[in-house]
Amino acid sequence: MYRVPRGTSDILPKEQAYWRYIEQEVANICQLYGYERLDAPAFEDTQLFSRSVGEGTDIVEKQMYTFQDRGGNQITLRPEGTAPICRAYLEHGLHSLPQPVKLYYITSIFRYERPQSGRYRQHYQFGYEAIGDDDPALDAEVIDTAWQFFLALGLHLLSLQLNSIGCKKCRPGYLTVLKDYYANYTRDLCSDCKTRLKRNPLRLLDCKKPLCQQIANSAPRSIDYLCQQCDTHFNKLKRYLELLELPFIVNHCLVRGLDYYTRTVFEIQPEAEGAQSTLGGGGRYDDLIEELGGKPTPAIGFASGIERIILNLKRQNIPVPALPRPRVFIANVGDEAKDETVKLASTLRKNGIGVIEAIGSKSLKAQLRQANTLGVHHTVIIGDEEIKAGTVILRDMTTAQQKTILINQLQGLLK
RNA sequence: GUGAGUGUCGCCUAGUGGUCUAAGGCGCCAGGUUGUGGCCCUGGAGAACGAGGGUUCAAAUCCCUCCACUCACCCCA
Repeated sequence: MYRVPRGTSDILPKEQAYWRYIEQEVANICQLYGYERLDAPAFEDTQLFSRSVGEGTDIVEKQMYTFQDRGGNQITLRPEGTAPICRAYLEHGLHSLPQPVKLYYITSIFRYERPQSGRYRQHYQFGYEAIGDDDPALDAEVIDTAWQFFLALGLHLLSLQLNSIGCKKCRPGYLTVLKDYYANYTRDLCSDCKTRLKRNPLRLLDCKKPLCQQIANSAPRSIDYLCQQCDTHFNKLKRYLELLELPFIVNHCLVRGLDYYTRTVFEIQPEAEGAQSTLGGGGRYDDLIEELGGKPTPAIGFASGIERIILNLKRQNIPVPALPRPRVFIANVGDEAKDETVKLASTLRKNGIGVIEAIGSKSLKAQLRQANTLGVHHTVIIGDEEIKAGTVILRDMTTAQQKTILINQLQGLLK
């Protein structure tokens, strides 16, 4: 038997209410903050990602679905959402619009990794990007957007972690200090951290091992090594966040996994501890557009995993609205009644009334059983007697009351 | 890539060497009304017990290999 490929899943009808709910809240929050949707293709030139995400990152090094198409092009299934948006911004000259340009997406993401709870090879992300200004008020607004989005979904007990990792001017200096500090502890570090020290020192800060955490906690903090502009930017951002009454926590161990981040980075996590708990995160990427061939263009964005949102909605027992379904079932007995059913169902639907008609040749009992399982409000019953009289039986499924009515009265009674 | 756990009808589960060509619940189908649901009763369909090999007179039950799934690490949403 065929199965879904590892790390992918079918989203069955009973799950769809969650997806519709989230899509609706996404559209709503984006409208409130002035973001417009941009759908990029599922695959891009491999280089778009390897250049932007960073050659040394896990994503580029071992998680991308890359292949050569029949024309010999190197293609990669999108492993993240920001680079395609930036590509589109450049390709379509969106810099000629008033800045910042605000775009959002909700789309599938592909990463080859070992699946586990809240992590898949194909998953869905909602994200948005505000491109074209480095005003810290924009950072604050972007963070506020994310926060209000989760509140609107009904999630509670969230924490907002914030940090600034500086820019290309001040970060190298900080990294030197950080490495010098860690040089004294190489013996105490876990094996992962020993490799991090060489390859990606920033990541040393968020190791979960208790001993490494102790070391990280007293490590030099990036915010103490910011250049003048970055420092001012961060201070203004904090003030705006206070004005917005967002309960942010400055976490100097917060770093993000993609190379393009500069200055502001933030994450929103459920307070309950858990693996892969991060609901969403983002930050500034002031150099990315330029690296992709555009003019220097500061930008900031955020992305969130839909599956993780659903996981948390379920953990927090947050009800989502049920999807609308037909509320009328038509049952019939006999060939003439069957003909009438086919016509009647069509007529009702043309008038906007959702209908499920009895299909197959089941007993009336079986038809009603089906109507019951479907949870319809009314069942219309048609038999020989009703055909002769030009009537139908209208049965209220909650009260079990039924009455015979003229067929042309039906539509009025169902509305 | 590493580590741990699990693998019996669509779903959940019983069974830990012979009474298992596998039991129960949910769901599904049908009957109990000759044109009528939900409760109840009865019946039915549906699994050679992840795959292969081995031990044994005898294996769903023990051993080995593989596969899949789950969880965790790495990393990330």
